[in-house]
Amino acid sequence: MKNSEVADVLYEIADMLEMQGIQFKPNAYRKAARSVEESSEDVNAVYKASGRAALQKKFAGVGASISEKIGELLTTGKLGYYEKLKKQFPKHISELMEVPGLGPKRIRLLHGRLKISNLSQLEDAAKKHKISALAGFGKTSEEDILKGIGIFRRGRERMLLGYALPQALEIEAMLKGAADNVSIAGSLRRRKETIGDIDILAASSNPGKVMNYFVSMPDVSRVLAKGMTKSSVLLKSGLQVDLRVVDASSFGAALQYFTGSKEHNIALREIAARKRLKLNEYGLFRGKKRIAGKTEAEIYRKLGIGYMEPELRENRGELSLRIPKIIPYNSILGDLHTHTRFSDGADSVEDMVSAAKKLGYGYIAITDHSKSTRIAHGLSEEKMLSHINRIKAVGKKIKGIKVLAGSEVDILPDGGLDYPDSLLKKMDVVIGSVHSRFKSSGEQMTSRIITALQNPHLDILGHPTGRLIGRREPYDADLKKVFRAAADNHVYLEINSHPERTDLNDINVMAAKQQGCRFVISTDAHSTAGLEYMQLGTAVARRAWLASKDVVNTASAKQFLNLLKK
DNA sequence: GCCGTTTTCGGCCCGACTGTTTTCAGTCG
Repeated sequence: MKNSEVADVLYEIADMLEMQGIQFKPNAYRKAARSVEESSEDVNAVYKASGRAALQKKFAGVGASISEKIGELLTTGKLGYYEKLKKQFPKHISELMEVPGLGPKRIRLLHGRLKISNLSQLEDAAKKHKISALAGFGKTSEEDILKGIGIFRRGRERMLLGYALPQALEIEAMLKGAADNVSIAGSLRRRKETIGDIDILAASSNPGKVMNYFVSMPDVSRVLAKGMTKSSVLLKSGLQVDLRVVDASSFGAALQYFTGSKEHNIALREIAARKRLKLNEYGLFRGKKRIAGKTEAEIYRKLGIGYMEPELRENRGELSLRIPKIIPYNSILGDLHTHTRFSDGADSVEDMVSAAKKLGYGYIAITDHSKSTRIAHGLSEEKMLSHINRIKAVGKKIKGIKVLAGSEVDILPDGGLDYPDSLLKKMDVVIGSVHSRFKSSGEQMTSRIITALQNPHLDILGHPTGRLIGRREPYDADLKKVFRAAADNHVYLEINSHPERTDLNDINVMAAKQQGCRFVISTDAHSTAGLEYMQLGTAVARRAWLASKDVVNTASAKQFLNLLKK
């Protein structure tokens, strides 16, 4: 059983306990679920190796009772407590929790009084005005429920960071003309891989002016709400933007609060409480006296914590562990994974090299597809050979940037690479990637990748899990073994910056680092515009607590070439 | 159900908003 599957059971138990009106236990289960879900330790492996005590040690929030339940789940594949609980509820009742405005208490009431146990029954009851007749509900609640069902059915789709971020930066820049201080907040500021909506915070002594400006921006298609402290608009792109305006004296506290994550904030308030202080969105207080609020930095400082980069604020230990200085943006000196129109890219070698030079890079590797990736017009051995010469010629022509010839070579089903050693030897950089038979068994995929990692010419493992966010699951492979093999064979793991990939993700990177791996951040650019995705991969590295030294393409061209296999 | 530089028992984040309350419960972030 995977961590995510164990976590899902715990989350569901939490929901059911909550619907029974039980206090505190739901949060205990949720905390344990999140800890298992987000851990880089494989829950099954931990249990098999060292049993229940190890579960309690490795997973925060897992104690005597939950560790026993996880043990039962892992050994038998079932959990008696969970099955018994499920019998007390109709099958689809948990979908009601997804309707905005409905929580456990009201669901319990609806089920108890009207026998409502799924969405369509809820919709039916609302339309027949049975709900407004219930004590505690009214006409407005009934209408809200119908609206909520609509929202649920449309699916609150999350947008990829790579697509939301440019829009948010643009709005931030525009608002800077109207307010005293402006910042992106929320999950976007933490650079989560997907974003629900854009949160922006502004400081101004004239909120009315800021709000008027905000709702009349050119990209706004609809104004959802407009007030003096909070307004929401829908952009033409479909994204929702929430703007909050506060006084400059509490800008830092509000920014801290609205950046989250929620879990980080809870942990931070617990720290404050231990110091007999109180933290809220208006400031840090000792009694009634505000002792910080203007900047985030002073809040963290007064709590005895160093400034916390937004990417770290996930309550994954950042408040208790020592964290290295994380890799700054713009510290990558060379892009190592790029395509040209000779395979499936859009631009010429010259265009890609010139664009990379313009971005300030000291080196770029051109890495078109190998022969087996037919769909991407992979190059035959002969064509690759002449492509290498073409790349080298461009390198001689364009000064001021080192041009490396390479290829993104398919890892074949048997683990072999798609070009013979004699050709691989001629390349500066060899990336190995899986592009076929994604549905192989875990054993097959694991041994396939490990065989490739043992190839003496392989420098980089490209997009190691193969996932496409929201579209394709990662292939089934034992990542712990893969990471170990990568470290043993001195193969760098790619953090692919393409907005639909960001592969490895932050949690995998953390796990790989523990295995001793080092990384490259590259863009997988298929056009000159694609070269600009580097920030997205860097964000993943920052969320994974990587320092510059963990990422080999922070090195200069000369140093980097020494780090490659000859 | 978990957890401890206040605690092995008694806590468990904090405030805003909203509808339907006649003083607050439920939900949300």
